Amino acid sequence: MSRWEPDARGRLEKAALDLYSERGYEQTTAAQIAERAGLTERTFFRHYADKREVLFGGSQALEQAFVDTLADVPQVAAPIDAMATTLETVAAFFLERHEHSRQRQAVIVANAELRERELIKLASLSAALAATLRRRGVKDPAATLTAEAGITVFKVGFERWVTDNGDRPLADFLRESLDELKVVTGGG
Amino acid sequence: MSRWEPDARGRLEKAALDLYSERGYEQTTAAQIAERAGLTERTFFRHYADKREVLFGGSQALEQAFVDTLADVPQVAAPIDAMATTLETVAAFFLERHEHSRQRQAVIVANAELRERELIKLASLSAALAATLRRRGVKDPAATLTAEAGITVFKVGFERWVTDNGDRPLADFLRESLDELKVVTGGG
DNA sequence: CGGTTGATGTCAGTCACTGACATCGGCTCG
DNA sequence: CGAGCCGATGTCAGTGACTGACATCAACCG
Repeated sequence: MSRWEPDARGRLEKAALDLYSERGYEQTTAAQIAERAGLTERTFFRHYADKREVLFGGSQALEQAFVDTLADVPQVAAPIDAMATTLETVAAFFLERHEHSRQRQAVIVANAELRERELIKLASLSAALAATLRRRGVKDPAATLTAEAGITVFKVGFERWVTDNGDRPLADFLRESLDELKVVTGGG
Repeated sequence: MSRWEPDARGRLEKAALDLYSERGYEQTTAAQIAERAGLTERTFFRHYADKREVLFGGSQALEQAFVDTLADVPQVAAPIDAMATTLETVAAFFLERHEHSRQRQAVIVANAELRERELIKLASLSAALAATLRRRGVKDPAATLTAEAGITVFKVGFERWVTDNGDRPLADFLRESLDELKVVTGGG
């Protein structure tokens, strides 16, 4: 048996989400999160760079999933179609997570600092996708714009999925959003 | 003659931009900015909600310019064309500001917190544009997606303009970015 | 068995930010 | 003209996010 309870990060993330939900992000101190997780404030900040980051523990894995998926799409696909396939595939990531996503998103939209953090995570994701597209031979600004378009579709589709009742899968909303984006841009 | 030097906000914004450029955002304290502006730290925080906001004093005016312009575009235009016109018009806002924009953007891209703040300003802008489109009768998700597409074009075009030598106007870069976005989305 | 390691605790310190209260030149009103 | 209000600023004390330095100690390794 180890010296400490296992999965300190998991406990911190759960404690943080619960406290942020219960009393709000601003009204929660790092010390309170740590205490509920059975740790100290100092240890909290060893696991997470700041109070916001504890809600984004999975974003690195999500980015990796996006990049790996996009890198594996056959080269024959046009960039936007590769993005579409990527979105479709990564949507599976959220199949069993509607309730958790809803709770987490409610916390995030309620606080400006958390929204900022979410936006920069999406920007990081976009940059990673653009880099992957460039590795696939797509030139700029097409690579950047395709990646940004993909993230826009993800953002809009995700928001609609998370506010829905959870009956329809995320992939549906992403497909609809991409189709609608194609309509509004009118094509060239 | 008034009791204090006029234009406290202007002095704070200049002092902040200069200090952030000279020694970096993190290495600059609010007290130092205030001191260089001939004020106290407390007064700094009366003018700006936090250390980041001092770099975004003009964002409210920019958002207003975007919204007013978009609202005035003739109804006959398709949403994406109304956005194109809006971008073209608002670009004039930056005609004499290339050097200032360059310095400011250099500071922002060098720091994650400042990038976060910039992203949420753009998100706010996008939301305002979407609301304006809805007022023009555009339904969702078309309104949201058109606004997001417009902001993406602005972001990409602006970044290319700001890293350019300043010979070509922003409007050129925005036009090119929008055209390219139409190409990559392929239209529907 | 002794040394190393890694996750944690303890403690002191800096700085962003806030609330409460004081100051004082300019302006309004009588 | 004088009293009093007003608005921008100053002063001061306090909270909480975050950091660096150092201590602890069970597990692990040779």
